[in-house]
Amino acid sequence: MHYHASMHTVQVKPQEIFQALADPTRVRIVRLLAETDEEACLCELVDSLLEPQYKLSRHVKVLRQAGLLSAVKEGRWVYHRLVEGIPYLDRLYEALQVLPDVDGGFARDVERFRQRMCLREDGRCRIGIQTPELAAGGE
Amino acid sequence: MHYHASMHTVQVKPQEIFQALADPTRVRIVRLLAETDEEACLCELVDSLLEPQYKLSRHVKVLRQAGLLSAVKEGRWVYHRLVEGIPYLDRLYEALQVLPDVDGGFARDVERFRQRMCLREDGRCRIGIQTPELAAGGE
DNA sequence: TGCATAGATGCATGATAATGCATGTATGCA
DNA sequence: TGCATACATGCATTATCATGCATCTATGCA
Repeated sequence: MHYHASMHTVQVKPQEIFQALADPTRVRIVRLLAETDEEACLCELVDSLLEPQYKLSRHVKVLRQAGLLSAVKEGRWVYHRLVEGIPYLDRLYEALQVLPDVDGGFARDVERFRQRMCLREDGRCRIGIQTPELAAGGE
Repeated sequence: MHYHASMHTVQVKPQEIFQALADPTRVRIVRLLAETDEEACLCELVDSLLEPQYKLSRHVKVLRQAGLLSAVKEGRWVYHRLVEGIPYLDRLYEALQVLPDVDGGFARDVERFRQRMCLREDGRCRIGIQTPELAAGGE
């Protein structure tokens, strides 16, 4: 498994970008990172989106393969951030940023994310999933 | 069946926009209309994209339901165009316009479309599908 | 009034993809 | 060196969706 952002220079079919955004959970991930312009490890995403660890792990992988996310491993943690500087991707992020939040669900994602980021030490995540029933193996 | 663009004011979940673009054929349709800033009837799309009539009819319907296209019936013809003026949609079109054309397939779509538009009379389509094997019922 | 034509759609089928469960891998720490 | 933990993934199941065929509707014209 590669985690180097530089390996994303491989040609990705533009079509795959839209297929990657076809899933609601994946849109939530990208939207969250586009809104906050932050990088996040998986456990932070789990506590923010309130989805099981294995589920987000898979979705993050799809986004990575579609060229939307880059991942950097740092000890036991893997930090994910948006790939920026590619014209059509940057336009996509802009579109996501002006997307209406019909039911306020996205606002809640962002709020939980900000709370979760407060638990960092020296700007790094030092804890795991804080919502036990979402960790691997269930409760 | 409604064909009035004004009926698209119904709330469309943002998620549906990306689901609508998850299909390659639908991306070709939207991209073509974004590139040329034209409206097109179904038979013009058939001759441009070289896909069966029933297939494009269905895909156009999905795009309409997702709020990306509006349709106006004019006699036997139905003209489709992009819904514009909605911030996140306009950003999406911009993203589509800077999308790389990896295999030149999109350039061929555009070329066929331009050729086909030359067959209009007084700016209106007066002929049907010019590629017989793509019409309903096959050949 | 009947025919030709632009476009829409019901149905069956095959392909793709999301999910849950369980388990595997890798890293840090005692 | 062994254990706890952050993350990844194989497998089976289910759900979603695209396609092709045939047919249906609606409109204009002779």
